[in-house]
Amino acid sequence: MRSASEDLTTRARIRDAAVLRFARSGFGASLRAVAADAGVSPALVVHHFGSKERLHAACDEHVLAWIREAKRENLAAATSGRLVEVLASAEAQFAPMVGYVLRSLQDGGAVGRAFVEQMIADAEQYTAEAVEQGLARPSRDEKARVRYLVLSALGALLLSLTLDPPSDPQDVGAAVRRYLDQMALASIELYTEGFLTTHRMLDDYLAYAPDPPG
Amino acid sequence: MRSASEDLTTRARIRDAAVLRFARSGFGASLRAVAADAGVSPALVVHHFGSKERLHAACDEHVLAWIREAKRENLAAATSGRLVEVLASAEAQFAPMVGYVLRSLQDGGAVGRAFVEQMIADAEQYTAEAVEQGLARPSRDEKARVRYLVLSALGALLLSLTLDPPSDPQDVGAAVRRYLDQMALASIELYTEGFLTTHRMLDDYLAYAPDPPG
DNA sequence: TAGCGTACTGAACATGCGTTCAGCCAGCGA
DNA sequence: TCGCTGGCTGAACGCATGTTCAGTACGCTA
Repeated sequence: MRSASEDLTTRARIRDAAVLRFARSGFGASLRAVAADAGVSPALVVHHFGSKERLHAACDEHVLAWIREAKRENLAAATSGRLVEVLASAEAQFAPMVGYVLRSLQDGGAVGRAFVEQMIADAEQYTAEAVEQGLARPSRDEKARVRYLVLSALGALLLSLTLDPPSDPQDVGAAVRRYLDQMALASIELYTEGFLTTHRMLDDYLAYAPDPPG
Repeated sequence: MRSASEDLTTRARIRDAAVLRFARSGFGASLRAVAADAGVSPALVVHHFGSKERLHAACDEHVLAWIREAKRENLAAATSGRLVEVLASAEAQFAPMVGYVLRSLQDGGAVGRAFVEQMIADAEQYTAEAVEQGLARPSRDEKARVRYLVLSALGALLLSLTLDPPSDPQDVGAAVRRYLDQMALASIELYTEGFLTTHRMLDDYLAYAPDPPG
């Protein structure tokens, strides 16, 4: 799984070109553009994949497989926040994958949905362990908290990159790392010290809506 | 400014129809769809606006003007988190506006960018006041924290709605309110109690990267 | 009433898209 | 050498899009 080298099936070369093109230009990119990137006629890509929709599905599947692989290799470091960091600092060849995932998050595609569900499932486990070890505070609704934390982290990253995209869509990795640098202090501060000084808002909410873990 | 009633300029009717259509279907919606919604020929919309791009710009301008108006009317309640709440709970006629803003955030349009910049600017003021009054903890880098908080709140909302869109794109308002209900406890908990139990990660970061407000 | 400008339309045009299809050409077994 | 299979292409089709244009209908001013 090391390199996207040149001695691949034509089908695989087209698929890789499509992942790259979709990552750079979004899923509105034309079949003709993908074909040109792969050095191939438009007719050939539908010969191999049947339709643009099925090409998209094949890319989704490929990227999901890659994610599963990458996560297995990085199980140790992959806490909720650090997984993104690992992805971002991966070799440059993996940047297209990160870009692809972000695009899929942006338009609600299958990869995006599966990606956050996986992240949430993992994060549930990590935070449960952290709570057991006394590193994290327990929550009144663990599942809701994990979901909130993951959606916040991912959503903030996605929104930041959307509003202020990297001039060269090539290195999403660099942009992600820059974002993490900017946000590190604020997020760590919030996670260790909180934001408010009093418990009043929390108490008010608990009095108003008594049964969280419904 | 009360109602989108029927006795408006045709130009205004087309503009309103376009805002609605763009909010529901995204900016990829066709001129013909907008024209049909407005009960008008496609040729007339370009007669009034010149091109689709200029129609988009006119919608942006209109929505931005509405935002400024709405904020002036709700200055008191408009803290970072509560502004979204105010927007969401506004009259049903305002839901298209909310949907439009979300669409613009989703594709990095001018309205989206302006919207978060306004929110950040306002939040800076509110949190400064809150810190002065002893309600919020001071931060080692106030501007970065505000930016992080706003991007997190907005990004989580946007991501949630993107991955799990309301079946009827009509009521974005209801979906936003549902989201806020789900996330309220977790966010208040995090804001008042934090997540970690020790200061170690924060101390480590401060030792590693000493000069935050650069 | 005549003239004129403005709102408005139907039909058409150019373009780019996804997709189809007849056929080319290299490789290979008989 | 023949014939055939499969990767591959160029040209075309049908369609939807944004945009143009000639022309119609209506309301105003003279």
